[in-house]
Amino acid sequence: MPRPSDPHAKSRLLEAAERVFSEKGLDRAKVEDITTQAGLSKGAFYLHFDSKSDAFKELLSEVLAHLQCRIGEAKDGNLPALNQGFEHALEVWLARDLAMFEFIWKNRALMRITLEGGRSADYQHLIEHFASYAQSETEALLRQGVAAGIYRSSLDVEVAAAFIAGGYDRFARQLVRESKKPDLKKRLRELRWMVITGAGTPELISCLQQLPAEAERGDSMPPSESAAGPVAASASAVLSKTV
Amino acid sequence: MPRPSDPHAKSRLLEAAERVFSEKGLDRAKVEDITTQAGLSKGAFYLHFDSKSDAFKELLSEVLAHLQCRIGEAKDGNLPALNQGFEHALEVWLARDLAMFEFIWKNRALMRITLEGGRSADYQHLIEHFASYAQSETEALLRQGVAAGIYRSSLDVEVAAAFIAGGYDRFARQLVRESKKPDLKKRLRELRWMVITGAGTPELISCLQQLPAEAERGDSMPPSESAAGPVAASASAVLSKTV
DNA sequence: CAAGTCAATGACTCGCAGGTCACTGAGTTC
DNA sequence: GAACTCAGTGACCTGCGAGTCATTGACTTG
Repeated sequence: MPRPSDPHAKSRLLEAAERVFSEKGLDRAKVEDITTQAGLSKGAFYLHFDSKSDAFKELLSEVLAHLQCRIGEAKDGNLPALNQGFEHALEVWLARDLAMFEFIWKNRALMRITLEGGRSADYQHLIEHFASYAQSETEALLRQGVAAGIYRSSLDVEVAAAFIAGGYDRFARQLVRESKKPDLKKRLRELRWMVITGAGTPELISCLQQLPAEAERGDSMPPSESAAGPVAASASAVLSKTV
Repeated sequence: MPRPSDPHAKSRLLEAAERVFSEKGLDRAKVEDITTQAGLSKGAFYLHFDSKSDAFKELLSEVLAHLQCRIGEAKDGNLPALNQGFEHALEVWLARDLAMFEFIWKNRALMRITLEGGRSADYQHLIEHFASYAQSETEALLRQGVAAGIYRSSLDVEVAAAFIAGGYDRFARQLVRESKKPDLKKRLRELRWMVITGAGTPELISCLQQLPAEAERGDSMPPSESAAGPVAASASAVLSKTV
């Protein structure tokens, strides 16, 4: 005897909420804007959410949980990847970055609100918490690299982590404001190259500079670099022994 | 015959506004909170400001103008400083960073709202605009350094600038949330060292590693670094000729 | 088809906070 | 000390928008 509810009602509301929140922020978004865009009434909204900020929380926590997961995976998957050779680890690194930033691009409206702390007072801590999580995971990654002899032992790991996390953070903040999709792979390869040249040992860097620039695969060199001969595997040889 | 106004009224209101805005953000701050804290009435507030957001704008634009000024100076003063030798330029660099971050620390409450875009929808563009300004100025600085032979010519200046601006940005965002003042000079020296090792030519780096770690002056080396002999002036010699 | 359920509606309530303005009285001038 | 000015006051007005709830009617079940 029950009347079945529209199974799409809640998701339509969430989609509309995403649009409205990303335009106006939590405080200035009106529940009626959301319901109008979703083609539903105010009452329907309160059938699915306790309050305006409840819907907001649902949106944010979804995204942040996903990202946090990815970053954790990156660290935990790093050592195993290193054991299969440095070249392999490089590719895994790029693939993970790519997956993460593809996700950010796909959810850029939401990510933008997230990065801007919901443009509201109550949610800044979420993004700050996430940022410091990212930074500490980066730190762990760097320590692994130092231990493996990939990064200079003179590196101030803490500062470098803040720096690198900051670089990725800046990229993300730019990305969510972009209107057409940039070449993520290219940008991320450049970022990775910055990290390597900034933190890598001289031997690592000179080895990598010998690698052929197979731009279309996932290699470390920025395409602008003029590559010398194909000394290829030497880099991973140099490094895999140190692990 | 006129009754003279309390000359401190407006500044008391601005101070109170700073406190209230930094706690609640623009949208959630109440005018009455501000006036209560300032020990004045609501009416007095509207004697000095057209609206709540008017007061907010006055606070933000003050800070941003100041910062923008400093960054501009940094770029414009760089070439002259380089002409007096690299060592000198290094000190000027640190001094400027220090002045900037001292300012940020002193105005951390306000800076925090600023960095968080006022926790309101209308002012995000201000901070984004500022960030991209900082990035482009960094890019210009890097180009000067590359031209002077200090930074590697293979450097992707645009990406590096985003990275470095991101690093400073991250530091600023952490600083404004700190409750007791960290050793700014130390942190900034570390940041500078990151930039140098990340972007500098190998010759530059090895030269600098020879410099004695006169930690108390303004030198480039992170204190942890164990310094070799006092080859001091060689670095600036190497570089001053290239300028 | 009658009875019953419950998703959905939207007019309504209500508290809140931005902004106003008639009034007060401190200080000034002559 | 009378007249005057204007910074400052705070009760009040007002619009807005979050959240409610009596009502509707689509759909199920027997």
